[in-house]
Amino acid sequence: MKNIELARLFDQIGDILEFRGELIFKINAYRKASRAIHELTVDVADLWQQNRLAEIPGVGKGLQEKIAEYLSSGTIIEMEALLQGVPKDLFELLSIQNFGPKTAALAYKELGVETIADLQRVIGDGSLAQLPGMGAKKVENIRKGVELRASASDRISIGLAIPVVEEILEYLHKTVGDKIGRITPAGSVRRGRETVHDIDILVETSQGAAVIDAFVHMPGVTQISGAGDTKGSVMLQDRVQVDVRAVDKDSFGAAQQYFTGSKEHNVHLREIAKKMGLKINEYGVFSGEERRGGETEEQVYQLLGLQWIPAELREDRGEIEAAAKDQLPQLLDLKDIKSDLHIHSNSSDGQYSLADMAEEVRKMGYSHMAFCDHSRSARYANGLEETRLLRQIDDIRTLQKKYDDFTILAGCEVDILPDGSLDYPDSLLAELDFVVASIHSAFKTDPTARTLAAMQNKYVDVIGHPTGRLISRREGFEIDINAVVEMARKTGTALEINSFWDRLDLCDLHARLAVEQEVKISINTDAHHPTHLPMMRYGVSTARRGWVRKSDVINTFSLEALKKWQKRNQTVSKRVK
DNA sequence: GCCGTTTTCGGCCCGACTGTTTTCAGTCG
Repeated sequence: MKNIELARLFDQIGDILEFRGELIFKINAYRKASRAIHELTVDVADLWQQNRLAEIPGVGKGLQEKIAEYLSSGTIIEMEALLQGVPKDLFELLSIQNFGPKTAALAYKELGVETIADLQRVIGDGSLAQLPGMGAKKVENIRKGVELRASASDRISIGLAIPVVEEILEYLHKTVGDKIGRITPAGSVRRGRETVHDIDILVETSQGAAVIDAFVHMPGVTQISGAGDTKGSVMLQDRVQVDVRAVDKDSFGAAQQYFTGSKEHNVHLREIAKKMGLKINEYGVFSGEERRGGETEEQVYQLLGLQWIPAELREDRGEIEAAAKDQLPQLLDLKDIKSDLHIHSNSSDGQYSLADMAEEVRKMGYSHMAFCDHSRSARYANGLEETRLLRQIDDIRTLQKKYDDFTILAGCEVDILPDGSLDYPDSLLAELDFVVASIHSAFKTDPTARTLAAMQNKYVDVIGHPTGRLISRREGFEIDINAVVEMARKTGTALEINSFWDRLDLCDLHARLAVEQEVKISINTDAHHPTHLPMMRYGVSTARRGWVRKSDVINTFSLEALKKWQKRNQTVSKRVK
């Protein structure tokens, strides 16, 4: 798929045009198209061949031609010309905080700054500060930007951010709890994105200065970059930037809406407001000078003629159009989850025994669960040989006798082998209550065909972490997600959203693709330790971002409904010949 | 460069903050 390459190329063209001082609207057109292409779940080359490029939002005649040129020749001639007369490392330079396109152009023209090393030189020798419009403080901020780029990673995972958020909320309640009303995370944390750039927290208070003062002095703060009456900005543990904003009661809803974003969602909302003769900002909704509302988010959306939109949907992916028609989906909620169907014990590579882990899962309030330890070929994970698996089934049956309000399914996470066969024979799979099939090896060996083959086995209920990606470490394997979804639909196999924060696999867009094709989703933690069990929330927020409803998710089923749903128990087999 | 329930031309979101300036440009979210 050339989608990512093409999206990056359009982003780069945007950067070059911005550096050259082109009209911002033209630049935004490239960036908007870049984002749309990045989010496509189909191959842009297929769209091109089917003459359907115009269906991509924000892609008009001009960009269609550029896409076609790139796909047919591997390059865009105009890009080569554009690159003449810009710094060698333009894209790296523009990624530096406080060093924008105007400053970059000035430094390039006057001082020949082409690389980050050049920039460090002109900061050091004082020549940058001599340029018109520059001064000591600006240069110092740029210097900090260069430093930051070298140290901090760009985004951190939601699974690392959420504990930090909770710590901050707890601290604020403890220290200034008497001064604050509503308090909520905003930004990408609230939207449940898989990674976040910084953490935004909104506090309702009439004593902003005191709240901000308490915040910037919280333990763990390694740098204070701003502390006023309405906003405090710090670096925590040299790792993540946190902004706290203090807001009046009357504008809390407007601020919550504004700071939750996304940027694209907000831009779209304000376009609508403008057409209605209204104006929205972080203080409220206005008709001329008259303030029409802003105390709650519901008000803000209502004044624009829209249903309130759940934060996870706010990416300008059609949610505003749906809200206008009262057609938003009834999203899955964490409290709808009745089971966790992919749990490991110390029989394979988990850390708790069957009995102890089952007890911990039961404490989550679920009605049932499935142990799915690794199969025999997963040597690195102490995968179970057939005899050990049979013994484990017996152990689970015995353990079940302890409970009459909680059911423990005997399952496995069976490896999909390089040749596409499963790691256990059907006769053994038939002994199990539940089967997750996953790829753990030979990622480059035709993962699509192997996954399609696995789904055609009637004992396979779920495909585990279907793309194999690890957010912080590796791209998923090259898998044709459309083909996988299609076969899942045909065979009645569920696709997993693995809730482990470094996986979140399927991702939000793939999950949406699946439920649009009426494919069922299974959301599981893949827990190897009790502390992993609460990660269910990340899987649920990923599902919500994918427009997934309660009825789409087999973990919301009662045990009876789950059994009825399983392929093996269906009178009319959906199995593909 | 895109796009149309005022438009095929003329729009294209809004504000805070900072630092450099004496009224504003650049950057950011």
